Amino acid sequence: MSRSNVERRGAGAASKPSRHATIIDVAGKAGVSKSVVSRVMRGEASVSPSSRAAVMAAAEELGYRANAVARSLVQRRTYNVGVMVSDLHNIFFAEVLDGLNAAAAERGYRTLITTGNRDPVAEERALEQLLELRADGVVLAGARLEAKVVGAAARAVPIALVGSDLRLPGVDVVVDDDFRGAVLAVEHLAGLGHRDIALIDGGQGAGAAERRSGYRAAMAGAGLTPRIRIEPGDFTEGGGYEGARRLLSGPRLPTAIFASNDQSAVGALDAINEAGLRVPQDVSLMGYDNTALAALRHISLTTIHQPRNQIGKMAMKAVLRRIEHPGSPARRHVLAPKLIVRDTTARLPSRRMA
Amino acid sequence: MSRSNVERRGAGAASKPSRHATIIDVAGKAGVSKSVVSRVMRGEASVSPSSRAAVMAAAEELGYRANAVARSLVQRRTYNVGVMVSDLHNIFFAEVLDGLNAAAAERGYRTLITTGNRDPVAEERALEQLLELRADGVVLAGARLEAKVVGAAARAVPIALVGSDLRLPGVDVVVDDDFRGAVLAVEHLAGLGHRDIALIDGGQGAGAAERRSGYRAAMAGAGLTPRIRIEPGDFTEGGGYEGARRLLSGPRLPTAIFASNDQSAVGALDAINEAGLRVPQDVSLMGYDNTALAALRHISLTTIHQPRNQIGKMAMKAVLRRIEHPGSPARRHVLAPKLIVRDTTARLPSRRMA
DNA sequence: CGTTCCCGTGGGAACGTTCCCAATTTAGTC
DNA sequence: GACTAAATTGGGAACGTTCCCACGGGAACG
Repeated sequence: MSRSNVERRGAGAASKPSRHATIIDVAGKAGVSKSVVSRVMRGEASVSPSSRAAVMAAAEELGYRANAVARSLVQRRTYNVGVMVSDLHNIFFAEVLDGLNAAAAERGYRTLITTGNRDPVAEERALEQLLELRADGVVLAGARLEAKVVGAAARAVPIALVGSDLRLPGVDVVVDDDFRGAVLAVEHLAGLGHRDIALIDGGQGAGAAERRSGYRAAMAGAGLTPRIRIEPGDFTEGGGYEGARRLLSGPRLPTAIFASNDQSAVGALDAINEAGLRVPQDVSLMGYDNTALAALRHISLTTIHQPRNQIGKMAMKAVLRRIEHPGSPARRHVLAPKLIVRDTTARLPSRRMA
Repeated sequence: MSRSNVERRGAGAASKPSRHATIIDVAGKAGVSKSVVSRVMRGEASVSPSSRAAVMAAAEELGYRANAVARSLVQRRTYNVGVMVSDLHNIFFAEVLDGLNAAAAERGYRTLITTGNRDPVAEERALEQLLELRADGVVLAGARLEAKVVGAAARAVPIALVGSDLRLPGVDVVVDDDFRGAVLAVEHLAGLGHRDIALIDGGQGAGAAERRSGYRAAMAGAGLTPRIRIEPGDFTEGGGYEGARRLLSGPRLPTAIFASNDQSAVGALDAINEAGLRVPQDVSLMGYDNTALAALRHISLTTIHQPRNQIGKMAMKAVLRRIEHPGSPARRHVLAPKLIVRDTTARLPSRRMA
């Protein structure tokens, strides 16, 4: 609720806003009624060619531009879907946004983005802004918001969650199957003959817990339970670096390292190189997320791809469905990850296979 | 009351939007007039404590949320500044956005983001969306828009440009001094004893032309005009790779390569390694932009830093100034870049100095 | 004890559209 | 030509706020 509008305008005394041309101005100039102008602007058919031409000319001349604020007020719809992105520095969300935009455009909706910079307070304000703007629906990307806040928003408007997971009525959730992704990773490494496969963990990060249990399960499935080794990490380059250093200074060297995300894999890569080992000849390395980083020729990291674009599309479709069919229930949508093999993983040399 | 079929756009038949509570609903429940509710919501002083409490309770209970659409209509201001970002995949703009957001928040404004995905048509739609939403001002970040389009927008609302350069009335421009940045780069390399300093160009990219002429000027200033060598590029990794390959297969090997941005520097790095040369022992390498990529320990690229956050702040301040003082003229703001020395540049070994 | 002033309140008129309905014109039919 | 149907057109009533003005009732004052 915005009861905090007190000192809205800062120091400067607000001055008169420049007046935009209205439908009435155009009507006057074109010599028709406002109704006709409205019809022309909305592309309705039943307008005589001559009126249409006159209106177009007048609008052009006045630089008329429809006022979406007024239109939204009477229609009680904005045809805007709000997207609150927690962190725009994270390219992951940029690709999700592509999917979101594409799916929205396809159905005649527009996307309106707002950001909270990983700060829960700012995120809540950003969400509130979207709600006050009367977005017809909202997608929360990577939100660090309390369930209470999301739940309250869901009572006003259809909500979809991407990159975080809350089970709330009126809230769709779209997630990648991180458990499955971790299984793919371990199976790939085990398939190359590796047995000492260590995990650099993602801590509290989104999806880290699922990846961890996927790792555990796959290790067990390959009969490698005793070799499970989980090193703390935090999804950052520095965390990956430290984690790998600890792994490499231990008694039994892992022959493969699975980092919970690409960022930490790159950190691990440094630690491995510094230890005088080569990737993939001495140690195989995997990341997760298939970010642009992993694709750099210079790094060329084997990783797990999340269908980011599709995640976005799915989230948007979920919201639009509920905008247009208010009764329908929210669901959980799980998408499948994919293994991307590049140059940081290789078959374990047979001499070490014993 | 059921509309036959709105069919505004898209396939789906629009259904009745869920009704949000209004100020009148709250007034009814609290037993006061709408005026009192409005005053409470706006945090005005002259309301009796008892009325205030009643209104707060009623609002809470009804889940009332101010309708910014209606408010904007009567105030004829939205306190929103639109930001059209050409490419959200580019982290550069994410940091500019931080500055933009910070400066806006400081003055009681909010930021509304829209994107065009590097597609001029989509960008124009995105800008149009902001204008129809009656944003009080607009920042265009990295826009690939025609001067005509920007000029037309500038007639409606104050505009600021970041990352592109157009001299138009009513349009502020905030740029990093790319010429100066290139000079810094060349001076750094020349200071390390390098003489064969080649440039991998940025083609049509933003700032590429300035960087190119800065390179030329600095080379001339160091008496190295005959050694000027400019290889085509396009700000991409692949372009940097190809450019470096060509440089390294030429007759006279450069001892230093200045790539027009970090992305292409990383591509060049690969080509250099593939040619069996080491950085920085055999070849020094520089990038431009100081992106996260350059900061990766694994890459640790010497580069030129643009004050991205400050660019954002400055652009927002420029727009806000003109929102609140409609008469004042738009300006050009030039910010100074900074040299960041990391591990890809080194003194030229003396034996090669001859 | 009557004025004056201020405080809290309520109501009406915007704001710029869309939507509906009624009025007017035009075209078509016999 | 008169009459009906269809195509255009215009005007009023929303939409949910804010802003302005007027009104009543104390409190303060002389």
